[in-house]
Amino acid sequence: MQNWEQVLSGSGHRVTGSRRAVAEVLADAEGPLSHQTVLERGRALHPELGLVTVYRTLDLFAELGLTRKVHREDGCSNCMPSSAGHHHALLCTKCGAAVEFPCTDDIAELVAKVESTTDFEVHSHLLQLSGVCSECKAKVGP
Amino acid sequence: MQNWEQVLSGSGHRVTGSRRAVAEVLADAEGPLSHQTVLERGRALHPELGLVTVYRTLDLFAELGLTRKVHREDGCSNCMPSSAGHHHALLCTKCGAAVEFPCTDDIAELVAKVESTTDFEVHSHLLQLSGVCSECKAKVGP
DNA sequence: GTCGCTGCAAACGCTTTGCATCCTT
DNA sequence: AAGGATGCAAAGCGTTTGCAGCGAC
Repeated sequence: MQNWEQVLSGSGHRVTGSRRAVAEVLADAEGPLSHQTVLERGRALHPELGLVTVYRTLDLFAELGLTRKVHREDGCSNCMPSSAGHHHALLCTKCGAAVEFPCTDDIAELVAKVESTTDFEVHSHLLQLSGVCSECKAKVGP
Repeated sequence: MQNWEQVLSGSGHRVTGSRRAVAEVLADAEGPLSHQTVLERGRALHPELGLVTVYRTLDLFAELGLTRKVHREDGCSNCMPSSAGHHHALLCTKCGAAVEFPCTDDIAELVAKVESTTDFEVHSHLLQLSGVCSECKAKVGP
């Protein structure tokens, strides 16, 4: 996410104030952000930012692999910055925090089993875990 | 899905023509269905069926565990009938077919690893596989 | 100077709500 | 008879599109 400017210009797109604002908001995000939240935070950095541009910029970033889309109960189209490699998201249901974890061999094993059982050829998988983070676990105590 | 009438009346709800139509459409579904598709097919069985009722009925069925919600690229709120036990969905990207497969120990292992790595307490997981089913694989060949 | 990018406003589509009526219980 | 269920119409939201002006290259 720190080399987004190179990714953008390298793929023939322009580096603008709006995109810089969105990129910074995402870089500082502690979890998945809705378009509306990106807009509100982005306006602190670039007051003339519009919601339409947030949609277009987030689409573009996702297309370039700079962000990852996250599904939540309350909506399908939240975004979080993505790091290299194949990762999955783990969300805290209490505070909304999200972390990534790398894809493990366990998934590969499961996919192999399912392929032999169903005769499908599996191309991709969507995995998300939900739970309570360490901080929220502590808060619940006596 | 065949005992939906008992589940409904057992939980204090009524068995009506609209709900029967929706239930039959779901029972015959070869894959995940959108609300609109449920409406169209349901009207063949119960012509006065309305879209609003489809929404309410699908919500109710999901609440009672009779159906499972499925996430797809083109939308978040499709439904398919659900069977007993913890299952996940496998979707064919060519023909839209969907099958279920049971949750395996591989997931439990992965969850254990992630919990020790992140210090989260994982409560639930969302897993969906996408690929090509055996029939569509055959079609592609020479 | 060119052409992509932006923001506003309007259009759009999906989902929910209000309400009078119907029908299961 | 009572109250949940239904369907229509309208409201409500989030998302996309059209267009004229602006700004990166």
